[in-house]
Amino acid sequence: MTKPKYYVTTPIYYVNDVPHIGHAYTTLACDVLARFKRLDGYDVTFLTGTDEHGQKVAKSARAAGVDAQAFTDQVSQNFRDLAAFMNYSNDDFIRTTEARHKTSVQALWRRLIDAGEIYLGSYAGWYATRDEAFYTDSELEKRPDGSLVAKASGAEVEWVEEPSYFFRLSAWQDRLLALYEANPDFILPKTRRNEVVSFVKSGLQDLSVSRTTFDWGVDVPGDDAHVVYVWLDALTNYITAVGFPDTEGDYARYWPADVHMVGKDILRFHAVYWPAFLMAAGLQPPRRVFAHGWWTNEGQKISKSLGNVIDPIKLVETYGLDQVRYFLLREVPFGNDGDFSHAAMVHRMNGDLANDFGNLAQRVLSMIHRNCDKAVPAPGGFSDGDRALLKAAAAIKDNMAAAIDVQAFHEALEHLWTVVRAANAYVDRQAPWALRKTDPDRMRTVLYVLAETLRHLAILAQPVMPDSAGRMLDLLAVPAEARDFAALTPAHAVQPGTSLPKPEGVFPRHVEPDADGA
RNA sequence: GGCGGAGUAGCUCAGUUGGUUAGAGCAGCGGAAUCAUAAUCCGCGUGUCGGGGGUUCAAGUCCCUCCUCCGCUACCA
Repeated sequence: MTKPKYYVTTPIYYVNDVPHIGHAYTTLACDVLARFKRLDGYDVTFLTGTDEHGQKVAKSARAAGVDAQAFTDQVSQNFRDLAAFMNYSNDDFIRTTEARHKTSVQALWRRLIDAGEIYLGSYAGWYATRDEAFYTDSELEKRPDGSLVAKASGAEVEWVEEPSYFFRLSAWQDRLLALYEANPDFILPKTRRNEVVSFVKSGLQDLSVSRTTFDWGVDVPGDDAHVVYVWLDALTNYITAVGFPDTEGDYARYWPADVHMVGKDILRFHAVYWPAFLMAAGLQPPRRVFAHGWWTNEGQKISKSLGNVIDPIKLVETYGLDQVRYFLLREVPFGNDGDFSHAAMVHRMNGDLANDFGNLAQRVLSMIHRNCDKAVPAPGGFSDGDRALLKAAAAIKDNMAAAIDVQAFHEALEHLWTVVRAANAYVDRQAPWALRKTDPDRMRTVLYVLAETLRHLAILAQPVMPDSAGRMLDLLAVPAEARDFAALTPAHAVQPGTSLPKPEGVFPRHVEPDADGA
């Protein structure tokens, strides 16, 4: 039996940016999808990478006094380092400056040319030489002296016309709407889908897909004066990574992608341009584009000028990796904007992780260690209460999977915690510490039920908190080969007599440093 | 302006195709327990479901209207 496939991507990050919480967040979501699907028996490809072409990059390289390739080699590494630091399990890391990608972009271009979807015309617009950028009417304002300037930069603009290749986007309006219609979940969340539909319904203009004002990019085949428009270049990475232009092999297996995860700022490129490019080239559009929200910092909008950019590395150093991973996906309904605050972070870390989940494991494993010869106890007959808890534990996976399939991470975690709470309540109701004296057999049964429940919880917590869940599985002496979702059956239940290591806390509490600084 | 979304307990949010006394988590109050990372468990909500009107045997859930907030309204990426 061949495994079903699952292909998930992050956007490729523009190397001109310094990695921040937004990058970490997008990739984290993909990592959890990838880990969940792998554990669930899927053949997963998880892709991330960097977008390295364009005017801004060329400019930054010049400013740094190095050539563009050397510059991108350097800054691309920052994103690779972040991925490793955050324990992301990406299978590939693509760079748009790689040969495989240039080949792919040019092949896609030729397909579009051959299909008559690209034509040579001229692009006219208000151009600011100082900013090296075109502006739309709405981005301009008139100065008292009569000059026209860009609102954002104040740079004076002039009307410029340059030759440009155009993609016949206007011809794709109906087919895009048909795509959205036929695939209601193509764009999630729903409110974003509405925005895109409304945008497309309002009419599409042909899209300029080449530039002559700079040369740091992929050359247009047969016309060196042009480089390929950065977005056409960047989006193509998703098929490059699965082998395009070879449409056999990995491409045939993995394409179309199951999810393109994006920030809401780049939804249009992914939900309008990209499927249009693909369909025009005779290729299949992706299955889903999910646009997630933004984070604020202590209620404040994040901006470079405010200096409140959140550095994911600092977060991890302060609170711990899995704690940060958990917080980002639990605190906010995925798709919504969210606020990062120290108080909320500590609240989740101490309340959910240390108190609820961590302490559950600790109290159970300590009792086993002390009262059951440091080994999984042998159960007697199960009571209704025992069966109810085991049944609840066995039901988590399907509930989580349903949530994961629509990228509802907060819900998936809520399903896990429903059972964490039920297990804590069960401990109190059964009071194994009292049974120790009155009915040791019953105590052993209760502790067995709890150990088995913990096994389910830990296995299912792995996608979000791989290290911590792994440590919990170590404490339960669950063998490495029995940690995927296929092991969530009675046949793989904890085995009585299995000796267990000395328990130690998996989720530490955050303790505020002394206010006096003492 | 146009299009779309949201307004439900102090906070963050769930509330299927309209149908028993509107729910969860957190916070708060009271109690229990003491195995555990002073963690846990139990109990406690008279919420005008944004305002008003309407349809219906029945509306948070449909229709109209008003108010407030938010998003989108294209080519820096």
